[in-house]
Amino acid sequence: MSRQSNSYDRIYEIVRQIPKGKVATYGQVAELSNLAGKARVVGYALYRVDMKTSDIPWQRVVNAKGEVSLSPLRFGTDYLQRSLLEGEGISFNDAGKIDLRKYIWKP
DNA sequence: AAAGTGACTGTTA
DNA sequence: TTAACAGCCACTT
Repeated sequence: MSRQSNSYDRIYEIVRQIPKGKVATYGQVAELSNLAGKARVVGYALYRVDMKTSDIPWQRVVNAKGEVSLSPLRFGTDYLQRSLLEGEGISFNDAGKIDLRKYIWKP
């Protein structure tokens, strides 16, 4: 039955709404989830999600620098996330970052 | 129950 | 421009 707080379900719902070819920052997702200023909680929520089994596009959530963030524990999936995003039309620059001004999701 | 940990962010230097 | 610090909340041990 109960697994986590309702806030987490709200986060997942928001992330699922991110359209293909766009990305959102943790802070942005937090705001839309009624968790303004608690970007860390969003990161935790996504950390709890399975990358393979979940239907949540966790790869579309990036940090404020426009770079993909990964947990050291999940190390090894970096190439996967980048590949997925590139497959959606998002390009990375030399520094391995993406142009947030261009790809940021504006609900 | 207290302390530690973590997919973050904004400010300061 | 990047680097370092503190603040923030929830989950784990």
